[in-house]
Amino acid sequence: MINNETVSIDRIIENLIYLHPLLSKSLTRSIRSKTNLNPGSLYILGMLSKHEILSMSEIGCKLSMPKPHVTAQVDKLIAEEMVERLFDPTDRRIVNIRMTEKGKEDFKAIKQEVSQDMRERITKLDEQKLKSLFDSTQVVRDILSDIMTDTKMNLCTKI
Amino acid sequence: MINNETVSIDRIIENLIYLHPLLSKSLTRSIRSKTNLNPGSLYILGMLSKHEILSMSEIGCKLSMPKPHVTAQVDKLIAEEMVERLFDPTDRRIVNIRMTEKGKEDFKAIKQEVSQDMRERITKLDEQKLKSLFDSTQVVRDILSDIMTDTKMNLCTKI
DNA sequence: ATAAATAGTTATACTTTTGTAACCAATTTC
DNA sequence: GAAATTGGTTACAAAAGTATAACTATTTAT
Repeated sequence: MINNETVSIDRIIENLIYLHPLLSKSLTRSIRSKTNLNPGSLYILGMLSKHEILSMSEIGCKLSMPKPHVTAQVDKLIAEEMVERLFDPTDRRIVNIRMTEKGKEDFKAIKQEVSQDMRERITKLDEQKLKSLFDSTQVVRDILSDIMTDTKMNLCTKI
Repeated sequence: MINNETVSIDRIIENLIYLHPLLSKSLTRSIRSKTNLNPGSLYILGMLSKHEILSMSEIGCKLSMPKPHVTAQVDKLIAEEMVERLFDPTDRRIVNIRMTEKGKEDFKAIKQEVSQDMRERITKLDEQKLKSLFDSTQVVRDILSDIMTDTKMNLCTKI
């Protein structure tokens, strides 16, 4: 029971640790070669395309980015007109960030570009494996997205 | 049919892109704070714990690391006595790398340390989600590990 | 036997990310 | 209303990763 669960957790972590460089390999690398954006700013776009509007602090928290780095990355995205600052009327310290229409379009194209190599590899999978990968990535994403996000307040304030 | 598959692939890629910073967040960060090794050298240990013995080139290929970077990381690991160089008798240019016993022990402990935070979060999952995450990470790992390994360009022949 | 290719190292310049500290402006607390 | 806190920016140093070229030594090919 407990032993059994512990083994499962170890294996899950083992798998995730192994997975990480595989994703870095395929994604981070082509981000660099195919776009003029940093990986970091693309992660921000990824978060924004899920959460619509996030404050600077929330971005830093969700992505574990130091605040100064968030500022720098967002500045870049604003220079590219991909996101915009929205000043919060209820608390004028807060700077909310939202993607522009241009940003959404560009991001879509960039994702296409960046994942070109991976797409080709995935395309070669047979139907059963494709389905399997589809379901599994969805599960991993959902569960991890859920448990790794510190929306439970306090944990996100420190950074 | 084709349309349907394309949608699936898009979604898979969407999921993987979203997943990547989540893993970075939980893993890379605590690697830095809890060990005196670079993330890069831990990825090498991860590969070595799966493949037993790899040449310098194979390491670089599997992790998409530039060869000079591999040299630097392996030097660090050797300084920590976690891996050792094995000179290939059949081709004296090749330098094979293998974990030492100390390396295996240390790596195990480091993984435990590094995944502490994630472990606590996963532990809170109910049994069904735990099982689901277990299965899914395994599938994603296996399939990605399979298709992301380069056999096309230069080397990376061993799997 | 010479030329070409391969495996790995060294050196160097560069980009990206991380980490601190100081700072301003706005808000909250008391 | 003074003091403390918070959200964000600026500035700067350091770590980590990337990219290239040049080099040694070994091996392979012609």
